[in-house]
Amino acid sequence: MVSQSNPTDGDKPLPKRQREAIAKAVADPRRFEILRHIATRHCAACSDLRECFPITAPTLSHHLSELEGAGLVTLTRRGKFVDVTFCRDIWIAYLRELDQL
Amino acid sequence: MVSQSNPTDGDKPLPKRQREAIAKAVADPRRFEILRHIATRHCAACSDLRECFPITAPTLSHHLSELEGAGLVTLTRRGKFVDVTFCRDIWIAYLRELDQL
DNA sequence: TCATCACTTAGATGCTTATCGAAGTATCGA
DNA sequence: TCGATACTTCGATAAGCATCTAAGTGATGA
Repeated sequence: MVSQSNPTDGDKPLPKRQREAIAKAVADPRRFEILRHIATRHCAACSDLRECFPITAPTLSHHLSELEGAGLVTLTRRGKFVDVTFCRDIWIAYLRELDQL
Repeated sequence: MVSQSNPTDGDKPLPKRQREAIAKAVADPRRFEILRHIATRHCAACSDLRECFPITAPTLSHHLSELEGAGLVTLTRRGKFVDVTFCRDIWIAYLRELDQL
C-alpha cells in the first residue's frame, strides 16, 4: 500500500511513486470502469462488482489490489465479504497534481 | 490521431477512446515527464527534448507519436526539425472527465 | 551534387501485465 | 462438523509495450 487516505494531509502533494501508481492503475480501461463503479456507490462489495462486470474472481481480486496499492480504494473484510471504499481525497490530490502540469 | 484541439468544442466531453488513449499515454512515467517538459515551454523541438532526456531518437519519436495519437500534442515540421506543442484544452477536457468520477 | 543532420520506420528483444483455471483460506449456516 | 460461499494465491499463457540498433527519408548547406 502506497499511502492511506488521511484528512490531515489533504493538501500535501502525492509522492511521485503514488502518482505513478495511480496513473498506471487508471490506464487500464476495465479497471477504470471498476473504479468508477466503486466511486458512484459509496461502498461496494466484490460480489456486487462480480455481478456488474463479466470478470472472473481472480481478475477482480487482482484489479482491486492494484487500486488498493495505488491508494485509490480501501478493502475491508466484513465476514466472508470484502467492502471496497473509494478514497476520494487521494483522487482529488491526484487531480490537483495533474492540474499543475 | 484521435482528436484535434479546437476552440469551439472546449466544453464537449472527450470520446471514450481518447480518454483511454490519454490515460495510457500518461501512465508511462518517462512519457509523463516528457509531456510535462513540453507543457512548461510553449513549444519544444525534438532536439531540445533529446538534450533533456537520456533517450534515443527512435524512443523519443515513439513517445511523441503516442502523445500525438492521444491528442495531447501536435507535431509540426519546420524544415528538418519538428516542433512539439502542448494541447492544453485537451488536457483540461481530460481533467474535467476525471473530475466527474 | 553530396555529405550531414533531424527525425522516422522496421524489426528484434526483454519486461510487464491482464487474464484464466486450479487450488488454497476463511467464514457462515445448518 | 461439514458443505457452501466469498475471496485470494499460484502458476501459466498470451498480449502489449518500452527500448534499442540498423536502415530509410527528407531537408539543409557547402
